[in-house]
Amino acid sequence: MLSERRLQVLRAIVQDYVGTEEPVGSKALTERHNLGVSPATVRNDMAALEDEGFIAQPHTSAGRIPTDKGYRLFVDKLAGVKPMTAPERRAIQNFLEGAVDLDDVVARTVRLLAQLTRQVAVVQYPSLTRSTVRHVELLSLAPARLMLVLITDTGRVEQRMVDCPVPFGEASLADLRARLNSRVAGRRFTDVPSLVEDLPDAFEAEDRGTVSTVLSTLLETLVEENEERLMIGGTANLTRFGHDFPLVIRPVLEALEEQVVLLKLLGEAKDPGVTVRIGHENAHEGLNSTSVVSVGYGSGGEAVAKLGVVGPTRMDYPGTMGAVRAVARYVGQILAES
Amino acid sequence: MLSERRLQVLRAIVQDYVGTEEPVGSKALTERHNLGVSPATVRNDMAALEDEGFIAQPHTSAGRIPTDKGYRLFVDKLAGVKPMTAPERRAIQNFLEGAVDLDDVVARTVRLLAQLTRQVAVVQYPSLTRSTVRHVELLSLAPARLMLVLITDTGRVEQRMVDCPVPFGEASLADLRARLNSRVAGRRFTDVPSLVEDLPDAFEAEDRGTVSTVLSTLLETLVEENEERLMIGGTANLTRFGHDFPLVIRPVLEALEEQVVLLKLLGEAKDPGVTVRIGHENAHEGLNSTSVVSVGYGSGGEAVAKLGVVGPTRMDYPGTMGAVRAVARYVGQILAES
DNA sequence: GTCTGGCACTCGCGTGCGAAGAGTGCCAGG
DNA sequence: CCTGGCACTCTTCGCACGCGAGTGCCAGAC
Repeated sequence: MLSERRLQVLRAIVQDYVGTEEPVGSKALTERHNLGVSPATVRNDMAALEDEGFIAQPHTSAGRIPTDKGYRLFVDKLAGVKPMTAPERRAIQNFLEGAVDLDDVVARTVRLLAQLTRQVAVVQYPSLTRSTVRHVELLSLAPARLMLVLITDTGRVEQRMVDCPVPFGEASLADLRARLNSRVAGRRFTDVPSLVEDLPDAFEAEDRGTVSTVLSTLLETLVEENEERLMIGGTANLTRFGHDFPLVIRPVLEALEEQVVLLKLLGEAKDPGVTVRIGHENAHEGLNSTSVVSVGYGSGGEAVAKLGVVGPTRMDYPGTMGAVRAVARYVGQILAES
Repeated sequence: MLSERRLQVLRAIVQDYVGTEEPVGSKALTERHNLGVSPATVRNDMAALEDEGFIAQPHTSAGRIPTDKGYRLFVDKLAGVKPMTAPERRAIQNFLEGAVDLDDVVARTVRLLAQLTRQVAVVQYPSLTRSTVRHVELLSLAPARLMLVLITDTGRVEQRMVDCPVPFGEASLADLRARLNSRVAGRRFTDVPSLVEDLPDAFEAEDRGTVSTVLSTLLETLVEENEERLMIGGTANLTRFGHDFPLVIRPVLEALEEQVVLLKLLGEAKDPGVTVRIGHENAHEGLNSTSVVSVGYGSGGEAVAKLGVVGPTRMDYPGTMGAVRAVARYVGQILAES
């Protein structure tokens, strides 16, 4: 087990490296942090930390930089979450309050997170499967063409085209609309499949085909792959990655364009609080030199979606975690109000 | 006026520089293109081209690279648009054909353009003001809360929340819905304001406030700033910008995040065909070292929106223009079918 | 007039070398 | 267990040098 002082040395190394972006040596450490011991002692501690794999040297006769494992220990044991100051909290609230609809909320959240953390922000739309149905609407666009519109309690709106096998009368449409809503309005999306199962039975034979088509389209929107949406922003902050960034930045940009990758990334974090995935802890190869800080947000006690940031492993973890947590909290509030 | 051969020299310089990314000298030119003259002659021509400002030397004793003005001449006079090959055209069609709704069409178009041109792709959603209304729907979400849904002939769907000054009855709602649709369905969005102007007069005094609110929300969605949407993709291609890219890439990423900037960029191009804006021709400073190739697309003869790519000034103009034009053509077809 | 070959000149780039500096590991003594 | 000292290792930086690409200009040929 590492002694208390060695942990302090690790903490100091992480803090200095994050600040300066340069390998940190024993002398600089004793000067900037009053550890009460000499550089030589620190050197011994550093050697021990290196043996354990918490820090590494880019090359002999250079200072040390933290490894992924070192950051992990730092995040788990050595650093708390830095709370936002009162003015910051007020700014967050002001910024989010002007939003006019869900798209606007998400867009503002992305901008806000990107600005606060100076990193790439990712915000997932409230998931359908974790929301309740507010309303289902059916519109007739053409004799054999309907539009299905889903509205959730979180303000999300999804639409799908439905091509009917046979023309569908206005009366049947009104009937279906009413029946659908009486069954699913206010219910959880996950319950919808079982709630509408027997709906075609209530209709005349000629309409059953269309009703089934509508229902299967409705169920399709709930399939994992279709139902998730997200927005990213602040990619310009990728330029702050470091000097070696030309090689690093490309796979990151590629990963960010793959929604599937990002969704998996956010989805993996099961922790109810702020989750941090550091470097190689990220399954996706392109993100091996980044850290992802994410957290769930929701209008009530329960999370309806995730948001987070992607940045270099060399990031200010306490500050980033604080910002992410605070933003999630306020977004939850805004959603609850609307 | 420049002689025919000098123009050929300029063309050769552009082609070589685009290919190699390195300043091109007189000797290399005569070797790779059979101009039928000696390097010395080419040198004289190059000196003349430099005097006219079409090419420049990064430093003495280096080869020449084209200036923005040189690219301009190349695009205008020396190069055509390279048509897509038959297999390429088939691939484009296949790729776009599977789309299920407008979002999907736009998303696929972005991916396609980015892949074909290996550059950053920008696709604008069909503009509301240049579309016609297919349907207007009003839903009651709460006693004093409505949702307004707009559907265009191009498949675009916009929704807005409306907070009513007083609760609005179901009968009035149906009435308003019917009247609205009978007036505007099938009409151009630009005509909507005058078509609905006197609509409140048809209602009881107590409902007039709500009707006006709904109408003003409807008109708001048509305001320039709100009505435009776009999607970008292929930002990973920014890494192909060149060696000096850390400095160049940041303002470009920033510009790409500003929808306003991009919309202005696309909006400026008035040409009915493919428009090319080279380097400093772009008003936005961050895009001074990029070229933008854009074109309008639409279901009929008329353009309903623009699409294009953003890349380094050192790009394959004929190929890019060909790809952009071809994609626009097929997107137009797809929209017309749906 | 226009093109060509020749020639001197300029400059950027890569290389090699040496000094400086930062940082380390180890050891003996407090 | 901590500390000061010391030798050692590497990287970085500055600098001089030579190479080579490329130019500009000129005199002569077609």
